Amino acid sequence: MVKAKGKSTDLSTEEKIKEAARKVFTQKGYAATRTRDIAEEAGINLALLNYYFRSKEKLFEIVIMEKMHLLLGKIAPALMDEETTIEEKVEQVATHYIDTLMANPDIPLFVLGEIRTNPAKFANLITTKTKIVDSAFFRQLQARRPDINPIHFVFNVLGLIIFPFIGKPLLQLIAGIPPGEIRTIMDERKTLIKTWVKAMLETV
Amino acid sequence: MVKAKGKSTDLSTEEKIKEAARKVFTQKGYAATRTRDIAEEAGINLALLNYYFRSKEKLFEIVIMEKMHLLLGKIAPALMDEETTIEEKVEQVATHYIDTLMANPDIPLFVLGEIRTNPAKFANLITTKTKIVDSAFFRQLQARRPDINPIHFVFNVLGLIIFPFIGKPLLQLIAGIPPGEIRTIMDERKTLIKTWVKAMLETV
DNA sequence: GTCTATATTGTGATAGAC
DNA sequence: GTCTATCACAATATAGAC
Repeated sequence: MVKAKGKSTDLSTEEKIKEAARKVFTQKGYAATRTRDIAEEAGINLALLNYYFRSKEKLFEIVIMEKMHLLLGKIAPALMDEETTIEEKVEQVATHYIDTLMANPDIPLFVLGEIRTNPAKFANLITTKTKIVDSAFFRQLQARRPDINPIHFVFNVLGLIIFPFIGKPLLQLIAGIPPGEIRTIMDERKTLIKTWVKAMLETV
Repeated sequence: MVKAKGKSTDLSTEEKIKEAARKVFTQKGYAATRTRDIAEEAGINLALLNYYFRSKEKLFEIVIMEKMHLLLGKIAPALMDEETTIEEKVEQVATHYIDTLMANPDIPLFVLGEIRTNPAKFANLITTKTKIVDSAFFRQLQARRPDINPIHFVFNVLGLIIFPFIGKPLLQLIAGIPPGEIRTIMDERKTLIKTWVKAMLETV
């Protein structure tokens, strides 16, 4: 059976609920979300949500795991690559994430917010993964700038990529940037970030 | 009457509740916070909270406004200053905010998260303020790099300063950085950020 | 001002008809 | 599988004694 994708209305009930849950959870967070909101957004009855997913908690776990993978899944492999240079890694990660985040702008605040609210829940999910500290990226940074802790550049690269999506609502509020302009800006950053990081690495 | 500051236990009941509210709200967000948690943290009875502040909502508004001012209050004046250079503004803002955020690391996720959950609530609070777009900082950026939208540099500077505090829990999870090292890193950034921004401005 | 007890509403989850 | 009606409990808020 072929599953429909996107906004078409002919989704299975289960998928309609999941899609609604993605929207409401990522926008409001776990605690502020009511199962009734999800049901309404999905255009179905509240009882069906429990019929398919048993509980709010179970449905949430499905959604947050999806989003965590979207936010983190591609980072590790890219940073582990021994063949690419620092600059290539940065450009690769930047373009990939900016595209992903333009399609899912709520993800960073959602994931980071839920980690803050309940860190213990996520502790075991990541400790098994390969540590960034052992990555090719880390060693390359250390070789290029032995005088600066590589963590700085990890923060810098991630900040340059992710922060605009986190700060966007605030900046729109205090700077009044039109949504159309935001889109252009995010696109421009895909190439600009690489240049900036290069400049930061070469500065004395 | 002199009001005690800090962790001393001889605070007025009202101040004890406010202090507890600051802690719990900023850590868990509005929706995930129960008034009982605040009462317990303050070491008082639940009824007293309503006696002093009438409702959870009212208490929350006091706390979020405080934190918003802490996060934003000093930015506008610094950016408006016609006398200082871009680099001076960056260093000034960076050192000020890194100090503030080291003392209140939960603020950015808290404030940005609450804005996301309920943007309408904050809309009127900021539109009256002077817009960043009209600031000296903005014009200086435009003059220095007419080829690049100044918004980019606003994102960059704020991201370099704020993102480490937002990404810290995640980075500790996936990179296992010890808390002590974090402190050193944040301190180093106070001077490094100025250098990096300068490099970004000068890159071709 | 501070407490205990309670009223009241909100919300996750289930029972049972169709 | 899907609905309506309802239960059970959690959480905010208040009443009233001290």
